[in-house]
Amino acid sequence: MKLTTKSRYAVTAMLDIAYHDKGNPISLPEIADRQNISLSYLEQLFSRLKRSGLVESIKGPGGGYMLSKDADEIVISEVIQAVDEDLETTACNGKSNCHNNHQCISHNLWQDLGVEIKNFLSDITLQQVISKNNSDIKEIKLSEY
Amino acid sequence: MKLTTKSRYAVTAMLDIAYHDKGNPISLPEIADRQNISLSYLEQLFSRLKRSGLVESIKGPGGGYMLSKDADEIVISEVIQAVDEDLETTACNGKSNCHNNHQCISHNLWQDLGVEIKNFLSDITLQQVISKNNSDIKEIKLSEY
DNA sequence: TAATAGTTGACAATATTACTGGGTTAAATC
DNA sequence: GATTTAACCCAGTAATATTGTCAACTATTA
Repeated sequence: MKLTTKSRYAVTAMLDIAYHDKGNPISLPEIADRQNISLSYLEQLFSRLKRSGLVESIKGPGGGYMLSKDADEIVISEVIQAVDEDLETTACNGKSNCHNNHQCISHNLWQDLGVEIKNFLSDITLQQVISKNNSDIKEIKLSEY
Repeated sequence: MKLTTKSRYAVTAMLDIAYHDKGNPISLPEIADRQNISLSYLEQLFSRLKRSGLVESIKGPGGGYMLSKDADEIVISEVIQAVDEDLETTACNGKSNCHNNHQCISHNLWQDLGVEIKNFLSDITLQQVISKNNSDIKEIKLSEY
């Protein structure tokens, strides 16, 4: 799992929708204005979010995007994966250029770290972030990497 | 804390040195060969690692780089910060363009997530990764973000 | 001392990714 | 039907990551 500004923008935008959700769609210009993200960039991100089935769109005036699931059914990690298709596979997994195993030591770290981060982000829903109801976020132990 | 391939390369290279450390310096061409990282890129990364005091260099034949501290005194996070000076400050902290507080909801998530990841990486030393002696990596709870 | 192996630094070139802008189409309202 | 609003699509620019090249400079060794 790669953490970049792109992922942050996507999550921010999704949170914005969830936060302002009153049953009607939220337009990208609104989000762009509120979150200081360029409209064009948002369009690209939402193209992917839609392709991944996370949002639905309605055209025309009054249109915009809506979450396709409840905010408490969408976890942060799936938003990130939708816009950042790169699975961050470490270079050596089964590849021929990894001739000796000590190379894989660091790969393991990154791979397992990625798993931990993903686990972390897979346990947090949009709704939890918004309601700041963190008490029900289960503890994740990072020790067994 | 931003996680990118650049950080991974730096950590990988540092691990390579720690792993092959027999008291004598390790040359960058060696690392480049073993880890499939371009020599030029390694040179750039090590320029920063040296500036941060994480490695020392010896010129001439038989020269190369050595860790300036023991492998069990260098944590992953400081390696990453050395090459990735970007502190990933969320856009809103004290800025004027964050006019309403619901914007900060997502910012908080990212900020606190970054803290958690950094904590995680600050508790893992190069030596621990190499010896895979994970039992002494203390548990980190991610719940209180 | 000459040759060699290595670091160091500067700079350019390319590749990839982040981001922006300009059009087209669809739906709603007037 | 004209206008407006918004999604949608495609090309372009900017920024960053990565590789490449060249020229010092330094220590070693033969």
